[in-house]
Amino acid sequence: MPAAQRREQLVDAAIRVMTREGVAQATTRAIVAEADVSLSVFHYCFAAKQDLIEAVIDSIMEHASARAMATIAPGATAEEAIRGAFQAYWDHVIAEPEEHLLTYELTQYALRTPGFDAIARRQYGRYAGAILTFLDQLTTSLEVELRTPPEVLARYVASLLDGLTLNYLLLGDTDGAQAVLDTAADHVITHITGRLWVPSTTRQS
Amino acid sequence: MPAAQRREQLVDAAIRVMTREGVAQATTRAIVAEADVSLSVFHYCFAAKQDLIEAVIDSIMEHASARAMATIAPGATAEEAIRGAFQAYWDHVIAEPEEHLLTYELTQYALRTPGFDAIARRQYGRYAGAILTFLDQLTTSLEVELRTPPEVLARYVASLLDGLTLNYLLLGDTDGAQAVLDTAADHVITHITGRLWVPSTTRQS
DNA sequence: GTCTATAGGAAGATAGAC
DNA sequence: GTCTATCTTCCTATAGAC
Repeated sequence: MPAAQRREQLVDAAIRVMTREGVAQATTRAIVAEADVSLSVFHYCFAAKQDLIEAVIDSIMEHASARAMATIAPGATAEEAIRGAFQAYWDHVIAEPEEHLLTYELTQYALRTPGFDAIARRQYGRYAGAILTFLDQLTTSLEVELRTPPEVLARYVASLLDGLTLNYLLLGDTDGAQAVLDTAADHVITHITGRLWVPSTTRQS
Repeated sequence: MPAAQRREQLVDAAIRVMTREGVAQATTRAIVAEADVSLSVFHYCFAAKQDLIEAVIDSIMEHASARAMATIAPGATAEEAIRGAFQAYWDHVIAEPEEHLLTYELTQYALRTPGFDAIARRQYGRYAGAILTFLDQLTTSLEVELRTPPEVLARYVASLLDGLTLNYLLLGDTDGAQAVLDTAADHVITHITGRLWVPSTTRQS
């Protein structure tokens, strides 16, 4: 089997182990056992374990970035577009909670590993960047304007979704989390020119 | 030296090592070196390393909970109270970023360690609980009402602050983060009866 | 490319003198 | 209570036959 294919096989196995048992438990032995190959195959494909970790982080982060961009769900109105994008992201959190938990773990692993911290920082920049792109597309295609600098709003959305995801991973409570998500969507919609919004119970036109 | 004092000394040393180099690097040897005691003292005070980790988590989480409760800063108006509490929390993030980073690390360590995950979940419940207490005190003492269920609003605030903190720890940019914080405070104020708010640039009365 | 065998080291934990 | 010395286990990584 060619080395490239082996590498992919080992990266996938590593992701499975990390998802199931955490980054700290993903030893070379656990990974090769998961991939059902011998220990020496590992070091034939990767000079050091850190090279595999790097490949895993690249894979996971690339995956996450692609998904973030893919949630750009156009809607007839700005409100529909925003709620659709929020829900698209959230559906994935509900469907694959372990994957999101692993992302947090890898972020911190990278932060604590010399030479890897830039990867984690760049990734968080990308999240905000993807949301910024979404907002830009929204404002131009629907010819609306924002009352708030798009960079601030993008960072607000990125932070809230990140925090709510972690909160949900710890506390569960799907309905409660969904209520928070809807509230946040309300807030973002507030920032679009031409709308005037009052929370929930006493909504005015 | 009595064992209780030794324990405290070792817990403090462990926190210093964890803050500086991360949880994974906080080996028993690194901790005793930091505390300047011999390795056997460690096992005289703690039956196993996990006992120390538990003491560390208790110490950090207790500290965090106390701080969360302490940020209940009363103000003449609901708006002042909310902005004051937000800023009190944020000032601590700016002052002690490493301590917050460590809290995230310990949360994930606990989640991945059998028997410890309940500690992490309870802690996140406490954060939301502290904010809920703050909102309750606000509504009763100032005789205002919320347009949104307080549990939802509390969880919203907890998630946003948590996400923004992590975002800031990764990306820095004090001014940008402060702008997001202010925007979030605006949102929370929106949920108080009697106020009608339109974002930033075109504020109306 | 893949295997078995092992080097070399660091981790948590213990033994027993003082 | 504290020390030095050591045990056991598990890790990453390498050597060398096939």
